[in-house]
Amino acid sequence: MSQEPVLAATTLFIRRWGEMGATWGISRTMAEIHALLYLASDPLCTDDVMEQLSISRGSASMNLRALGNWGLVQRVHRRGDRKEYFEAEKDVWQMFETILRERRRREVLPIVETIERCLALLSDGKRNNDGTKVKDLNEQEKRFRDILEFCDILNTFTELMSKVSRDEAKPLAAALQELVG
Amino acid sequence: MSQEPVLAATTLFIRRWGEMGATWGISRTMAEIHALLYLASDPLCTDDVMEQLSISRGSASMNLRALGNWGLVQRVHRRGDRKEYFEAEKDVWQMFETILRERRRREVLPIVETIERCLALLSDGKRNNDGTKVKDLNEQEKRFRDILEFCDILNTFTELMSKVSRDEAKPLAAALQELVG
DNA sequence: TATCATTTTCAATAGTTATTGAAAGGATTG
DNA sequence: CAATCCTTTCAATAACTATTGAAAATGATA
Repeated sequence: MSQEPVLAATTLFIRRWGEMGATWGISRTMAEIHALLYLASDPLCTDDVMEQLSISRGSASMNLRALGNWGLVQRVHRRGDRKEYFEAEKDVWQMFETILRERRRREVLPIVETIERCLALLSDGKRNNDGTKVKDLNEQEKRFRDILEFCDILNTFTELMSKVSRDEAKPLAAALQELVG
Repeated sequence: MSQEPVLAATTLFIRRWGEMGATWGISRTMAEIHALLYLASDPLCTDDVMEQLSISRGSASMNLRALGNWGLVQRVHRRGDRKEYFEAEKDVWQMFETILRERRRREVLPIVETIERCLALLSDGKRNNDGTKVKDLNEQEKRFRDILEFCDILNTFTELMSKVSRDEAKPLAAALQELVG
């Protein structure tokens, strides 16, 4: 270990990143592969991944593909080599922007769409209403609109993140903290 | 349905919120209970929850407790009633702050701690190094520090969110969008 | 203290998701 | 075009997570 601190640190980080991935919607193995590629100095091939994480070929293949779909890992071809190599996005700011954007698409937009349908239902209900339940309708409408409003703010922040590069982000964060803290 | 738009909308929202919860680390049932309580005009008791979501007593009990641990649901006692009632946080801004804070505690802090251990390993490695691998050590150190830096910015934003109330947030978001967009 | 209402626990089970490994599919080479 | 090298697929299975329901614990009431 003391001869191989890079290896020791790599192992430690991969394990923890995998555990954390599991608490997101990402499977442990997928997160481990991501960590491995993030730390690797050079692109790795499927066999490297299989060997270093002790996983099957099938699992490596499927998880590498999923990471590609997330936009977190890219395929790399090497001249004179049939193998495909894989390389992770190394810019952390870019990486988190990708994750945020993807999660918004998968997790926020469906909610927004559903709430809009709910609001339409309530609005129908108001139109042909006997009059006894207007208060209920309005109360519930407010609860839906509150979530919608929050989703809007989330979107603004995601946009903001896309537009601010990492170098700008640190001073911006500091400035904001100053402003409100 | 057309007589009960509130019910129809409730059902729709609960289902979707549950599905989304599943893509977070939250179980579908836990998210459904949360949605049910969020939309309810008054606190509900365990039997209400069981009945409305068709789940067992055990499941209701355990998930209500978990929601309590998250700080998203509170127990309410009613005078002259032995039953316990449950009420969800209704302020969406507060609700998301709670979620964000809890997720940071569970998902960001362990990473920070691990990276600090990794950096310590690398620093040991540098001290008694033969000299051949300094470049590797430095490269990897940068990758760890990049993540750490991002975690810091995340923390700043969480803090920011705590300090900004919902009413302030909308104009702030608008201002930021103006500024950068 | 006994009784009754309610909540919690937990072992068994059901349900879900991840992984494997072998076979099929593609692509490149000689 | 056959051989080789590599990737993908997918049915079987392993691993994990959630749910149930009945029994135990809690705690209020009389």
